[in-house]
Amino acid sequence: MTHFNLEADHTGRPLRPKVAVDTVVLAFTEGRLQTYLLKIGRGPARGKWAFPGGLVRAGETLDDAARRELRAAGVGPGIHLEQLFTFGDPRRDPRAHVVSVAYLGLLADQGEVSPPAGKYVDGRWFSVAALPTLGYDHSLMARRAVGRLRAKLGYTNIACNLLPGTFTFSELETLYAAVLRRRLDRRNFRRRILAMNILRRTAAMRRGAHRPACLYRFAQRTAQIAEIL
Amino acid sequence: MTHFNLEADHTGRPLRPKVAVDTVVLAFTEGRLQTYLLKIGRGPARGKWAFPGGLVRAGETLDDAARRELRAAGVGPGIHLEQLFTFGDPRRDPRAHVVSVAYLGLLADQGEVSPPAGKYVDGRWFSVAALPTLGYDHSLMARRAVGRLRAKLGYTNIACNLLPGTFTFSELETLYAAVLRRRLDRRNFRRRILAMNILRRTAAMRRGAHRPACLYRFAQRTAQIAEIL
DNA sequence: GCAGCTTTGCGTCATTCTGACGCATACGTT
DNA sequence: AACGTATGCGTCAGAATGACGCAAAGCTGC
Repeated sequence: MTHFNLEADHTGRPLRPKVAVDTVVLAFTEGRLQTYLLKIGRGPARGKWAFPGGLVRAGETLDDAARRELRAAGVGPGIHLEQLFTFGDPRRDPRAHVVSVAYLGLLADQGEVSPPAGKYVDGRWFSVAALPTLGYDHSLMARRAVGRLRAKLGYTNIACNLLPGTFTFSELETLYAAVLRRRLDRRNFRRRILAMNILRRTAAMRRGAHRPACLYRFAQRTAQIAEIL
Repeated sequence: MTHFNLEADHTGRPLRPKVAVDTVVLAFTEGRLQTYLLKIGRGPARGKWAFPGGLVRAGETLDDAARRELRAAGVGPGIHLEQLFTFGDPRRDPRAHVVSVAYLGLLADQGEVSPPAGKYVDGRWFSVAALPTLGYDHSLMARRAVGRLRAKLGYTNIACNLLPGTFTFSELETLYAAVLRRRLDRRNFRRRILAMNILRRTAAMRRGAHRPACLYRFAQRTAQIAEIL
């Protein structure tokens, strides 16, 4: 077993593990799945990028802690949060044993993010296809977040958290294709999604360079499992 | 917001949340899904039943902590563990703010469990269909554990962790029917499972009161996703 | 030994789902 | 007015699914 530093209390006894939360914030813009990262200003991972997060306070819910840290990082309150996985390797942070509860955060509107306050040097969006070097074990978190999103696209209405109130079928298809990393047949995709019965057609149309497209909205914005089981 | 007690350090400042693990141990015996519970001997939940678990130590992995607590509860090392969900409501334990990482534990052989040591008064198997009153938020854990198992039966080889090395199709079907809580057509079930290609037929047969049945084993005992996606 | 019962394991058939693709429509553009 | 492109509907063959028939193989009772 490798040696690693652990904080100790005043009697020299190692401290119990601490609890933190970290949120993988995802949004869909410019046809790509993107994630919001903060540049770490201090500590051993200084200069690397990391997801917004921090220690959980006494008496605080995990969800509340995640939202508090997101607010501090400039991420708006409209984000959809869902627990992802808990990372507990004592060596994941060389300074101390920190157990981190990772969250998946989905943002419908990238505009909800403002420059970060206090402890962060810089905040930027990156395409998940080309992430910079991440601090701690955050690349594991990123992988798991995208995997979870990919899996849930197939049988839930989770995509509603990445799209504005109304959208065209093309936009929805672009989102699915980007996350699933494969081309989709326009006609079959439409049929499959309609069969899930999670969309409602609105009267409005989107006008652009070509034939206008019907605008749709999700029947429910709350979590919903499509059809069977 | 309700008031609740929190431990404090010698300066009166509330302590950071502690980290614990709890494992929902499931096994399939006598045609029913059963879970192993321990009677709580002390504290506010005294007399109620709870899943084996306890605080994570400094420098210890979450998985290691879960296995250590299981060993203390008399559960054998052959158990399959997988992380389930992390419960962080500060009021889930009235004594202190304890964040608990819940695990799903699957046992192929109920015989691997021996009477618990030390801090536990009693240990017993219960049918998940008729659980006693559980302490803390452990009924939430139980529900989530069964839900996870149910979902993963459909697209993974997770059932291998609840069955002995070889088994008949009837035994497998009984397991599926019990967990999914619905009757299955014998012939269609066989076809569907065979299509998943997660089983291998052995030369041996099981002889009983009627026509002998072919014995099967899982192609892999490690986690495996069946076919597509 | 043999009829009868139960479990096992294979096969059929109609329906539904899926993947691949044709094509008319409705815009803006030239 | 002709053209190009995105949109939205439909078709068709093959795969997957649900319902169910039935013979084979053993044990049990007579």
